Order: sequence, then structure tokens, then C-alpha cells
Amino acid sequence: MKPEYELRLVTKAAHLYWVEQVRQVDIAARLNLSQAGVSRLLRRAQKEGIVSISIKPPEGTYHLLEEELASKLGLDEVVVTSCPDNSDNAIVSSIGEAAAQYLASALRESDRVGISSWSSALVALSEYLPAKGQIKAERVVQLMGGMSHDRAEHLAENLTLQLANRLAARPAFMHVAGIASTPDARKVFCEEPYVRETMALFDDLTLALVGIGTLAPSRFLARSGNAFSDEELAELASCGAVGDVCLRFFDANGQAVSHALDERVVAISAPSLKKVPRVVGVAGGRQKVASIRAAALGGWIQVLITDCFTAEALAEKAS
Amino acid sequence: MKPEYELRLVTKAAHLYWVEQVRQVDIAARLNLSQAGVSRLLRRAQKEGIVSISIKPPEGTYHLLEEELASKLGLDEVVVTSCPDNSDNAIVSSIGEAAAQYLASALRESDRVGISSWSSALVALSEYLPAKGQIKAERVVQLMGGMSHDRAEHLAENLTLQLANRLAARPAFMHVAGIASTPDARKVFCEEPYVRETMALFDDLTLALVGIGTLAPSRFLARSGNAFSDEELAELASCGAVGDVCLRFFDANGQAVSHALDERVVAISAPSLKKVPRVVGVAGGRQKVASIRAAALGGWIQVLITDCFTAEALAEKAS
DNA sequence: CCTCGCTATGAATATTTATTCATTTTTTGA
DNA sequence: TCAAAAAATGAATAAATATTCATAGCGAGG
Repeated sequence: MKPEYELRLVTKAAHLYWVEQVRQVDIAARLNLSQAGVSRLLRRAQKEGIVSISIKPPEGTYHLLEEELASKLGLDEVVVTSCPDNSDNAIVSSIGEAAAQYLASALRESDRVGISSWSSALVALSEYLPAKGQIKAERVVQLMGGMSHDRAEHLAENLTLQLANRLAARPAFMHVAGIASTPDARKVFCEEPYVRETMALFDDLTLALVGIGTLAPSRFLARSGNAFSDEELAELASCGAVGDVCLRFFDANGQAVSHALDERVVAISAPSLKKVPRVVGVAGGRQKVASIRAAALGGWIQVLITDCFTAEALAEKAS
Repeated sequence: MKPEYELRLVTKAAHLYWVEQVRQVDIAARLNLSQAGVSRLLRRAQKEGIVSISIKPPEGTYHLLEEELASKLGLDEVVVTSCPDNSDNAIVSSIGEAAAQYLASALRESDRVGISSWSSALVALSEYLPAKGQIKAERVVQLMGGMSHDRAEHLAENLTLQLANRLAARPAFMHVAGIASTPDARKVFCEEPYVRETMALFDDLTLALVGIGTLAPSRFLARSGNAFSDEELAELASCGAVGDVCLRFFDANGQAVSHALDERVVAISAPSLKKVPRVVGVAGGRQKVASIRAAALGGWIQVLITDCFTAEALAEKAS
């Protein structure tokens, strides 16, 4: 058959299907072809570029950037928020809200949610969650211990509690420090009934909300008397560590950095964390670019919620 | 949920589905939604115009015009050919070729094809059909008698024969004149075994190829001694007739014009013609616009094959 | 504070579309 | 000119998508 007429047929089928919304069987009837034939004409129309499908994103959305990052970093989903400026305050607030919205759409009542702490973005998240229980979960489980001194001590518990309240979920607390002074102390902590009970839930989580740490101690971490010392951090850095999730450290490619300090951390273990089906990293800011990238590449997170400035930086770095 | 985030979700789903070609279940898995939910997001994306699908027709095709005519004239399919100029020669040749291509795509080996005659476009059609039998039909049935004098006498038979040959189909001829001198003569013609046999096939056709006539006698018709006289034509015109298919006349809206002359025509009857599932009208030219329009509106044809000039004129007239 | 009607949701199901498979047709290479 | 490989086709079937249905949450009005 003359190719010109063939093309005419392809075009007509494409028009009827995509513009006029006619079913393939009806197109087949009108053009006296089989439905299979119409399906093949339509495939050709796509391949030859006779149809073009374009998405026009609403203002303030970044779906191309999101997709680029998702594929380059191997993530299931990336949420990039529009952010007024790249100050830490703006970023934390913006990604906290986005994370809340992510939960609104992605959370089921049957979900068992783990939450790390020491992350200002997660605090913002819990504040943006609607207080009325439209969004629900079954459990909210604290993934790492709190801190032993100061007001910050209770932050982890508070965060867990607030999240549990807003999600109408039963909370599970650690009630111990996140960093023990010695490996033996850690063992003692882990024997505590509370802790054991909570840790028993780790392998049964359906989702985890985590911050992503850098080696430079975050504001919250620094305030605590129990954070690692400068020397310890320097040692971690010399082992190649660039960041952490729940105090489990990894290098620039996301490979776990094993280190004696691991033995003092009271938190979900790296293997357990990686078994959680959906770990949502909520983080942004210039200083976190390298650790976010590493967390993604290492498979520590499946979902990333970040701001447009950090996202741009990640995209540049990745290409 | 914040509508802005909702839109972001819609956009992302649309992007994944239409740009990245991800299945709805996989999108659902990635965004933690149900497949039904994704389907609904996608519907919204279409409704809100976030996706736009456009067809860019290859050069020399007229799918918009075709669709416009199909819907305005109530036809299943319209083929508009690109035509170098609007001379009768160019038009006849162009639509003949297009008709041949239409048959190539639309004809099944099981089809029983009726063919009218006295149409230069149908002659062109049969000439454009490939002689090798790639395109096949079961039968080719002459729908109206030939003419009694001159070379033109055999045209109808020749056309039927040639078409049958090219389609590797068994022909059925009339072997009598298309217009009898009196109603009684017509009866006698119709009693002829050949004629009866052929006419018995009329109700079993799956497709018919017809020209569309105007009251002004066509070149072929005029040459014949047996065409209607000027007076008879004038009388038909005064009854409102504007054109015919197989010498069955109709007015500007396609309503059959019954008239004494009907009784002298040896051809498929109007009811039988209307019972054919797919009547393909092949016609073009400035003088035929009104009769083509009428044939379509009256349901005499389901498929129209014409040239771009005639198509434009039809579209203007119809709006 | 409760009830009705509205909307939204996910599981189940119906519909629609893509693919497979068995043939037939066409082309290519000897 | 023929045979073999490649391509095209349509019926059957598998896969994917849309819709239905039953249920649950939310707001308006009693």
C-alpha cells in the first residue's frame, strides 16, 4: 500500500483515538480493520511522532526535576517543593509541609510508621499535619533513642508523641538515650523492656520518616551533651563517612561505614532499616547535598522530600 | 488536602503515565495509591488540561476536514485527497487512487462488492487497483444496467469485469440497459435470468462502490442515446431532485424523489441500496457539491471519497 | 448532637487494550 | 523460479484500565 495513505490511516486513527476519544473497536469498525490492527496503528503513530503528548505543570511544581532525581538516584518518588528562599528556615518549613502532604496522600490506616528524630524538618512535618485525625496510621515507632541532657532530651519522645497523636496511632517509645557512652551501656539499654518492645516493632514497619544527617553536627545534635565528640566525628570522616540516617553512617556512595561507634548507638540497625519497605527522607539545605545523594544511592531511602534549591544542586552533582 | 499538592500529584501521575509510559499499577505503587486512584488522577489531568495531546498530520492529509465532514454529514469515514488542481481530470484521478487505497485497507476477502457505473471516478479506481490480486473480494456485482448504444454501452460491463479481475472475484453482470424505454420494458428486462440472478445478490452485499450523479448529465451519460431526455431531467429537477446514486434520485436533503422515471430504471432499488452496510461514494468536482451533500445527509452513502477542493466546499456549505 | 446527603475511597468487577500464536503473505537470496 | 526468512494479519487470550459498588468520612441542616 502507498505509504502516504498508510500514514493517513495512522493519523486518522490517532485523531479518533486521542482527540475524539473513540474506542479502538469503534475505530476498527469505522475503518474496517481489526481492533488489533488499530492498536498497531496507534503504536506507530506514537513511534513516528504523529501524536505528541505534553504535560504542562502547574506553577511551582517541578516534575521534571523530580523525575530526573528519581531516576538518577534510584528513588521511587521525589517531592521537590517550591521554596521562597534558600534559608534553612524556609527550607525546613517548606519541606515539612510537603512531607505532611505526602503522608496525607500516601499513608494508609494500616501503616506502621517509624520516625527518627533530631531533625528539624520532621518537627516541621508533625506541625503541619492536621490535628484532626484525617490521616491515620496504626503505630508510630521511635527509631532511635533520645538524648540524655537538656530540653533536647525529650525532643525525640515529643516528636514521636505528637506524630502519634496527629495520626491517631499508638506510639512506641525508646525512653533511653540514643548514644550510650560504651558498647556495654548500649547493651544494658537494649535489655530494657520498653526498648526491647519497641525494637521488636522495627522489622514490622511499613514506612519510616527519617532525617538525613551530615557529619557536621546539626543544631539539635550539637546542643546535646551526648553527641559524638569532635574527635569521633573526625574519625568517622577519615573512614569516608559523609552522613547518616538514624546515626548509621555511610560514605559518599552510600556504603555503610562500620565503625566502633556503631556499637554505642541505640537505634534501628542498618539491616532493619533497609528492610523497611518505604523510607522517606526529609531533608534539605546546601550542606546536606552530599549526604542526601549518598543516602539515596546507598538505598537508605526510597522517597526523598526536599526543596528546589537542594534538588537543583543534587541534579547538577548527579549529572 | 492542599489543592496545590493535589495538582502536583496529578501532574506527576500524568508525567509518569504519558511521558514515562509507566503502568497505572506501578504508578500506584510508587505514589502509594490504589490503581483506581491513579486512573482518577489521570482523568483529572485530562479534564484540567494538564496533558495536551496533539496530532500533527503528515503533509497532504486533511484529517480535520475529514472529521468535520464525517460528523456534519453523518458519515462513517471521509477520505479527502490532496489534489494538484481542481480540474476534473486531476480530481477524478486523485480520488480514484484514493478509493483504490481505501479498498486496499478496508476490503476483506469475504466481501461482496456492488458497483455502479457511469462514473469516471470508479473507472479511475479500477485502474489504480493493483493488477496482482493482493486485494481480494468474493464477488463483484453490477448494480445497474448498461447502456444500449455506442461504445459506452459496454462500459458498465467492462468496469464490473475489470474490477472483478483485479479483486480476483466472481463477477455478476446485468447485461441489459440501465434505462428501459417504458416501465413494461423494464419488467421484461428484470425477468431475464441473468438479471434476476444478479439482482438476487443485491440484498447480500457487504459493500458498494457508487458514483454520485448530478442532474446535469455526466459526460458518459450524455453520450448515451438512452439517457433521460432534457425534458425528463427538467421534470425531475422540478420535483426537487438534485442528484442520484444508481439513478435513484433525491432532493437537496437526500430524501428520495419518487417519480415515474423510477419505473424505467434497471438497477438496485433504493431500499436495497440502503440495506448495504457500507456504501462508498466516490465523487468530486464543483458541480457535485450539492448532490454529494444530499447523498450523505440522506444516508445513501456511509463513506465518501473526495478531493480537497470539493471537501472544502462541502464543509463551507455545511456550516 | 444527630441524621441526611454529598464526596471520596478501595476492592471487585467489567471493559478495553495489548500481546501471543498460528497462518498467510511478501520479500530476499540463491 | 523456487525456497526460506521476515513481515503482516486476525482470532484468541492476557494484560491493563475504567467503572461499579459498598462503605466511610465530612458538612449542612434539623
